Amino acid sequence: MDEQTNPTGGELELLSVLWEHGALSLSEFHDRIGRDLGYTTVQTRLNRLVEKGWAEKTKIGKQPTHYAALVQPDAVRERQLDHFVERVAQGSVVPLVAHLVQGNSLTRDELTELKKLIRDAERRHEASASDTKSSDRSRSGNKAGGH
Amino acid sequence: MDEQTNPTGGELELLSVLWEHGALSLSEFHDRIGRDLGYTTVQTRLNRLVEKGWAEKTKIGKQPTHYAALVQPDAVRERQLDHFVERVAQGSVVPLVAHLVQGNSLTRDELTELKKLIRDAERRHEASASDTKSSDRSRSGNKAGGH
DNA sequence: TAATCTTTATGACAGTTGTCATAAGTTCGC
DNA sequence: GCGAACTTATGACAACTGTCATAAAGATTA
Repeated sequence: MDEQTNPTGGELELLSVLWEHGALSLSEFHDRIGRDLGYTTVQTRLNRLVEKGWAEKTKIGKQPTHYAALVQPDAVRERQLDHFVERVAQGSVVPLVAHLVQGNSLTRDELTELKKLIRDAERRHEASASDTKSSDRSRSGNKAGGH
Repeated sequence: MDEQTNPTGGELELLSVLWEHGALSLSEFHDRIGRDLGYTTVQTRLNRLVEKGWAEKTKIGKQPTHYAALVQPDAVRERQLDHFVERVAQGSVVPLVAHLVQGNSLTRDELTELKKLIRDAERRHEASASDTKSSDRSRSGNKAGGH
C-alpha cells in the first residue's frame, strides 16, 4: 500500500551506520553498531533493510557481502523533517524553531548563520511579492505543495 | 524498562484529536478521527492509550466514558523535537532550520518573528559570555542535560 | 584434506500495532 | 417492562520489529 517513504527509527539506526562508514560487511557493521547486539540480530535487521529497499547487498569475489545504503542521508532527513512538521508540529514551524533556538546549544556562529538564512528567505519573499504586482492573488503558496 | 517518553505515530494521531477537542466519548471520538476506522478499532486504540498512560478514562453518572489526554501537546512536541534533533538530525540544528526556512511556506511575519527569536538568543549568548568573567568554568551548558 | 573460523541462511518467538468481529451490559423511549 | 440503540468488554489475527539460536556453506590453514 504505502510506498514507504520514511524509514522507521530502527531502520534509521542502521542507515546511520552505513552513512557514516560507507559499505560494510556484516562483521564490520557489527563491530561499529556501537551497541551490544547479537551478530545474527544485526544480520536479520540488515537483511530486512535490504528487503525494504533501503540498502543493497553486494558480493564481489570471495569477499564477504557488503551492505550499502540506497538512500541519501539528506533526502531522508528532509523527508523526516517534513513529516515531523506536518504530523507532529501541526504545520507550525515557528514554535518549532523557537524551541530549537531557545534551547541553548547554538553557538554564536550558528546563530549568525541562521540570521543569514532568514534574511535570504525574506529577500525571496520580497522578490516574489514585487513579482506579484497588483492583484492580490492567493497568499504566496503558504502550505502549498512543498517539494 | 523504558519509561516511554514519546508516543508513537499512531498514538500521536489519537492524542491530536484529544488535544484538539478535549475529552471525548468513544462515539464522539470516532466521529472526529477524520478517517474511516472501525468503531472498535478506535475503542481498542484508545484503551491502549490509556493503558500506556497517555490518556485517562472518566465515567460520570450515566454519561458514556470520556477519554482525555494526560499529556500536554507542547511537552510532547518538544520531546519529539529533541528526539528528532538527536536521532535524526544528528544534533545539527542549522541544516534543519535551513530546510524549514528555505521551504517556502513562512510568511513575512513569521520570518520577522524568527529574527526576533534569534536576536534574543544572541543576547542571551552575550549575557552569559560577559557573565563568564574570569575563571573559565564549564562551557555554558552546551549539549548539557537539556530537559 | 581435515579441523577451524567466518559468513550466510533459516527459523523462532515475543511484544507492539492496526484492524476488526462478537457479544455482553446499559439506557431510553414507549 | 421490553426491545432497540448505544456503550463496553473481549478475543482474534496478521504485519512488523527486535532479538536470537541453529546450522549449513565457504574459506583458511596446519
